[in-house]
Amino acid sequence: MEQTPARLTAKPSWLLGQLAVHAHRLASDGFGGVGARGYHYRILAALDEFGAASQAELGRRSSMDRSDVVAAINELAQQGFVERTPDPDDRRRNIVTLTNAGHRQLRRMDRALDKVQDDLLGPLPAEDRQILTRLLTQLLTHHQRE
Amino acid sequence: MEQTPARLTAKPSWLLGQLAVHAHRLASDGFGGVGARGYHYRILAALDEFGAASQAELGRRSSMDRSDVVAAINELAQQGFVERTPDPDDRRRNIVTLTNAGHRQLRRMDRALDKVQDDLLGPLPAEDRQILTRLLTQLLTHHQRE
DNA sequence: CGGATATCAGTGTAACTGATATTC
DNA sequence: CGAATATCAGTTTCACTGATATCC
Repeated sequence: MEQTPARLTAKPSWLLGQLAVHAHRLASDGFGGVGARGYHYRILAALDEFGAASQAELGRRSSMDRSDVVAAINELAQQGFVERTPDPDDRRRNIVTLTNAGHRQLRRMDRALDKVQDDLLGPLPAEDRQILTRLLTQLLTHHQRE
Repeated sequence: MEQTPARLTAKPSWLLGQLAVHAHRLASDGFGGVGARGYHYRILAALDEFGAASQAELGRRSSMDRSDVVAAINELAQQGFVERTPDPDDRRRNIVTLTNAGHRQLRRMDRALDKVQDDLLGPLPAEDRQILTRLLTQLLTHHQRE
């Protein structure tokens, strides 16, 4: 059962990378249709899922660098999708909140992303989709606890 | 069995992306140790697996853009890992060949990448690794045939 | 002519680094 | 003081686009 050690195309890290490229391309197309990109989605989704937070906390929730959070929130605030107000209890912090317009934008991006899931997992039967999602989740939680 | 539609962390495309980031970080560290990066590995691996080829053909084999192939081969040639000679039968083409030094470099990068596989798939039992590899391969071949 | 090849210049995104000022 | 926060400026890698010259 030992196969020849085929170079590129048999390595999970290669497969993951190439598939991520596909997913990213699909998502970029979808997000681009509503004038946004991945970082914007991550911020909006983290706000919706866990509530208003400081920028540092948002970075931790969405696995983003502090400096990229600043830039993304600049853009989102300019479009009126989030609001940045100083925290009265800790003047180092800004409290970032999701606006109604931001919530609508998130719903648009969610629809785009749902289409990505379908396109990406299209060839797999529902059972395999669950297995794949379970394995990926397992791996990710393991690597994030390090 | 229908779960609540958790936003970010339950979407396969998000999982894929985040895991790819981990894999990329691990690989970059390994490759950086031998003064190289992903594009260099792809070129060297494609040459080793399928033999000498034109730059356009190399791009198709390694899923790289024509212009990125040019840059990567410039760097590899300067380090003496590949040789670029004009094709006498078709003067549009350059034939790119792997040198002995290039083969040694590839072996170094392969060892680094094998370590990445172990780190990445560490928490999974062998059986699950095979399932994951199979599912990812299935998805990728489907999406590359489009 | 159309089509393929190699090259160059430039763009955009994601991820990251280092420095700085402010506040706890 | 150390630690956390927000911000700014810059880099690297990967993926991609458009233009150009050359050759089949």
